[in-house]
Amino acid sequence: VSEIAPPAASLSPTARVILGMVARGVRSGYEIKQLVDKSTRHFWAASYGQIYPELRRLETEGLISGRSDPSGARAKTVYELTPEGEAALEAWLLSDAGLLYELRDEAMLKLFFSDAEPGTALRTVRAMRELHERKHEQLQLLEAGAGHMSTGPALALQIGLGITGWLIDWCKATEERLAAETEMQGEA
Amino acid sequence: VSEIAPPAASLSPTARVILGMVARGVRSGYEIKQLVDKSTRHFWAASYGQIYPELRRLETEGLISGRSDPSGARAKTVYELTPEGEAALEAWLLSDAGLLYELRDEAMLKLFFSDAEPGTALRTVRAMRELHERKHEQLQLLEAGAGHMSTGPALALQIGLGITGWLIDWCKATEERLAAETEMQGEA
DNA sequence: ATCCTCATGTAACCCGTTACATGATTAA
DNA sequence: TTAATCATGTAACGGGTTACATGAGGAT
Repeated sequence: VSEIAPPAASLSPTARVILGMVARGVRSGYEIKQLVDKSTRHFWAASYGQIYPELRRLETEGLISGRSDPSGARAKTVYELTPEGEAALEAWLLSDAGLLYELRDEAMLKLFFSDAEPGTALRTVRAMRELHERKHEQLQLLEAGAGHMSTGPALALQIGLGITGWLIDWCKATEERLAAETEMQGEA
Repeated sequence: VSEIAPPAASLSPTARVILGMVARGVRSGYEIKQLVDKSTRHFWAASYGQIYPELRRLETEGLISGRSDPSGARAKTVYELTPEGEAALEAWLLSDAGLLYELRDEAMLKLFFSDAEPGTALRTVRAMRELHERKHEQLQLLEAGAGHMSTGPALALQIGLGITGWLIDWCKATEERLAAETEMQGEA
């Protein structure tokens, strides 16, 4: 690589996953996508439409370097961190800049407006429980599937299990309460 | 209004908040933004750049109707739901289509990769706790500030308090564990 | 006078998903 | 031979934020 792009300012959102994954030895775009879908999807997603262009950008900026590693006639490019890439990853991990946190939860929004339409609250809480039960099961599979797990992924998984677990419990309790209230009104 | 736009398919994400808010009697773009920031921000945000254009679109589609209501020379447009708008809101509330759920949590991502850099896990968990403690406090203020609260908003608030509360507890426990482990390694 | 809040709006970006296109390899 | 998986990529679109512009009204 002879052309190196500007200062690189700070890492774009997707660059953060990619650098981290490459550092862990996940080497191709395809593999990164697999791993993301399996392990970080529930709190940090990424699509091919982001991954491949970003790999290019990171190489242009000199943070990763790729080389061709075909299987027969099937092309594959594998990447590794350059020293600059390692430094950038380290800088991000050590920085105490505000941590991005974004949630968009349609179930909660429906719940918020549920007064407008009788029955909506109860139905929404049920749907919400089912959604998080599915999520919870997937995380449990992940936990069971992976034999030993390094600390980082284990911590992230714990949080996922904890949150979904809490939500499921809350939904159950709330369903009972709402169902009871509905009956009361039926009697009155 | 004489021109009504196409079928309207289904409501855009931002349209969902707007219809809900207008139904609750929140009437101008400015007011909607205020209310969103105060009450739904932590699970569903909206910016002026979305709100004003969307109000136009919804009026074009015949779901809301606005009229001018200036204070002196200061312009203001207030909206209310049309019958079609009420129907659209109701349809959304009653629909059991998959509920969108999106989370992007940089703290969890850092945690996931924290093995690469010693000390990162502990520092990240601390930062995470502080973030959710702030969030928790804001929600408590909201709870205290609002006298009576209708069911919907109360339920959403409970979830917010519950989740942040759970996360804070988890962070505290994990901080202790990680700190203990760090000391152990210092001794070994 | 000055500053904050009320009030509306837009243009330039950023980020991201979806859907598609392409083709090799492997398993049924 | 057919389908699934491996592997890379892009174009079109959707949705959203930020920053800016504008100006009236009320409070200090």
